Amino acid sequence: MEKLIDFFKILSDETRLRILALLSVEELCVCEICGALELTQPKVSKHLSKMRDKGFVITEKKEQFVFYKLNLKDETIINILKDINKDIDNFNILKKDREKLQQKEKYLNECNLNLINDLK
Amino acid sequence: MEKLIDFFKILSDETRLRILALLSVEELCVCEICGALELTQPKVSKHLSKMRDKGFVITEKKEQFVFYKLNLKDETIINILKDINKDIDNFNILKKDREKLQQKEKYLNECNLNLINDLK
DNA sequence: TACTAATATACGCATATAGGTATATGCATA
DNA sequence: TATGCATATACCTATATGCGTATATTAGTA
Repeated sequence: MEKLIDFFKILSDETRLRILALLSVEELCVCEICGALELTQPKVSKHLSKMRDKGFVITEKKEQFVFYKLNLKDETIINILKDINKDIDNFNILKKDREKLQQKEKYLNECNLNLINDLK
Repeated sequence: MEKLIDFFKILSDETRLRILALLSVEELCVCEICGALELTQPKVSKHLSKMRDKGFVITEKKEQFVFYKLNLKDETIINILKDINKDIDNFNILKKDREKLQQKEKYLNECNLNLINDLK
């Protein structure tokens, strides 16, 4: 049950919940996530690290980018994430994040702290 | 989405998860929960208070007892709790708690700190 | 070798959280 | 009025968590 509780801890932070909702769509690199969520790189990176430490995401380096993708095995956990995604229309932030994700090419190669600061 | 995140915070503590799993079966008073979980009364009471503050449970006084019952309205939240209960066989602690609940009459009228200490 | 880009980490701070023990509260009843 | 029961709360301590800022790391390239 420890794994399940760890998952709830992960979900109980808005930033991580938003990240997991995005990764439910497709695997993404750090700068794409920063761009879509309009959050600073260290913030996103730290949350991703935490999720990787707990085993809920895994990474794969492609060219100069580190791609993160979901790594969920437990059936209960998979179903919980499905529940959230199923009702995504009820969660405006998640819905907007997903829309912004459509411009992800824009964020790629533009991931630097100055850009993020400009966005604020 | 704040409500959903609050729910995950509630679920990310083992004691509260156990309590919610029991309340999924039926409404219960504090001493029945203490007895089934073998936890001290202040500990259980504090977690119940927190869940009531957040609106996930409501109380009803019957005779000398305060009964707690679930108060879930959000569809996503209801489904998440269903997911957990559906796979309860995978979570030994929750399963055992539920079995102990069958002796709940035993705990009623015996709820005092001495009993709980004996159980330890 | 210097530079840049992408990502990770360290540090300091403020706040939140859980637990134990003791005590308070409210109510029923002897 | 005094007592007992069920429950709630206060106080203290230890630990965890999130954030911002600065810096480290790693790899590619001029």
